[in-house]
Amino acid sequence: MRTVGDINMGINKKDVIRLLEKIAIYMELKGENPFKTAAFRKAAASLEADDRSLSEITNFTEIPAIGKGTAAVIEEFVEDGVSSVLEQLQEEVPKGLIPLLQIPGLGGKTIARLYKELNVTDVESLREVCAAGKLRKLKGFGKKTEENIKNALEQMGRQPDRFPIAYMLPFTEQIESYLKEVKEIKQFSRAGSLRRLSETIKDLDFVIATEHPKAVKEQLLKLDGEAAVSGDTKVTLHLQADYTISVDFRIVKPSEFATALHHFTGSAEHNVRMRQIAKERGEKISEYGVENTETGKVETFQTEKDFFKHFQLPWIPPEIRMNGKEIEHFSEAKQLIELADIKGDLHMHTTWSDGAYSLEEMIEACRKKGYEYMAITDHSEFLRVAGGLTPDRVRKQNEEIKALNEKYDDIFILSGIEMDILPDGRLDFEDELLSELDIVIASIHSSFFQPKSQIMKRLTNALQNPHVDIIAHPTGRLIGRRDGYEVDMDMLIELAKETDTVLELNANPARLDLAYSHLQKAQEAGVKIVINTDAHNISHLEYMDVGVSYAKKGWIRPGSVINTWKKDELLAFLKRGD
DNA sequence: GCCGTTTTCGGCCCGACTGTTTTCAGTCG
Repeated sequence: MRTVGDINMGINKKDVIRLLEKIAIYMELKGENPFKTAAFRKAAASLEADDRSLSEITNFTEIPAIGKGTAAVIEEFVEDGVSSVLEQLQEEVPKGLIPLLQIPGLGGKTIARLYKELNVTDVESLREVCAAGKLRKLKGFGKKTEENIKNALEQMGRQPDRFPIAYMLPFTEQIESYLKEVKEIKQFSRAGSLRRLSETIKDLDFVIATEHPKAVKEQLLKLDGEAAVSGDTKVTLHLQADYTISVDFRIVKPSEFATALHHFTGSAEHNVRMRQIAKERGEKISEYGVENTETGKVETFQTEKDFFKHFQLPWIPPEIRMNGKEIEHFSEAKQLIELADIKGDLHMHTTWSDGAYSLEEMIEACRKKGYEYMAITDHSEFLRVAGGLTPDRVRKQNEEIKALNEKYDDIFILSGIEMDILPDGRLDFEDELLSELDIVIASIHSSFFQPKSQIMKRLTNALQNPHVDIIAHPTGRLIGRRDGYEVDMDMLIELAKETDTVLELNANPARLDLAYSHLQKAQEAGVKIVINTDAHNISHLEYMDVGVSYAKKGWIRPGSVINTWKKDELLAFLKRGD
């Protein structure tokens, strides 16, 4: 039986985007004109940036970067489910060449030559050609190139392409503490996807300002690791950990620091857009400054803010420098949340369940951070592996917290719970117990592989309970490790709005859950957000920084986030259902 | 392949580094 669903099932927007990207990859491998290749990539990005669904778009050529040619490709694909352009390319280019693009130093042009001249069709045949020493005989190739490719082939498959940000942050901090000790360094900063706080990161980028580049370079080479690149302005190190971590240092003059930082922060699309804007004004942006193309005079800036100001733009936070559209859309009026806006942390654990520090130690740590309030939210009974609290224990902890509130007059401690949503949808505690607490977080820690309908039934039960204030880590994802359970995000957001339930941004860098696009949707729908560290350890309280930074990616404003509110406002809100 | 109120042809962001070359192509971010 054919249903409406079947008819629409065919091709969706994601499929089209993937098709265009695939065409670009094949063209690249064919050694096609790079601008033509880029045109397909641009078209894919532009389609993705368009808010409409495929069926809502009537004329593809209205979308920037999509012209007659690409529109015809899309239309054929949507109507027939196939693309003759892609099919043609696939006939000409062996599929096995695609993974070769992963090898550093190999681009489309080179791969095309390897195919034509040595009949390399996949990883295996490239390996053979290398082993036979045929590669070095090719014009423009040499022993070194062959060696590099051999090494890369050995690495392949062993090492992931990108690493979760949580994996990279400890390395970052180590490097930063080293850089702080190098006295010739005047100023340094994270750059690249690290500074933009991407969820996964390929390599670590730093920009360094100094008057003594040679001395700095020497110091950098003393860091553990092998130097892969070592030029006057750039040092690349390969740190050996579980994997090889690549770290780029860009060394510039202090006067060039602001423009270099902007340049190396990216994203690539953001930079392209900025340079186009400069060009329209008769200027040229490079990492060294802004050049007036007529006079040749190069202007540098004290800060990134001054750089943006030069183009009559507000300082755009690195976290939102993405597809270039932020340049048009961001204004200072849309002020995004800052760490200083945060007045408390509303999700943390103690030794009562699976935390590493006592109640009082966590309180002391939060006082040190200058918080106005905090919530203790240990696990509930169901989560036995985490030492979940029985109702009796909850009441006992509640009493203890009340007593501690007498002791401290500079911080208010909310008595709470992180209550499990059980696999069958029931909640772990009765309403009566919940009503005794200041704050109730509900979350899923079990049966991740249930169908979407059951997951949504569980979430719905939690959202509709008047005592539940927050849904923690709403999708359960762990970046780079698991996708999380199946959530109908539109439904979740709608329910959160209806029931005035808060959705959490879990600031643990391994989670960052909700994802920024969902945060953005939630905020647009008027749903309240909370940024919590879910600390199981005092040091985890520092994740607030990461959480706030990540929230910016969703263009989150302070007013949307309940833990920026004053204590009385917050308490009044939490009492709404009780 | 896309784009255009300086352009319908000739650009398309810009520069560093490597490995191979004796002046530069390809790759990378």
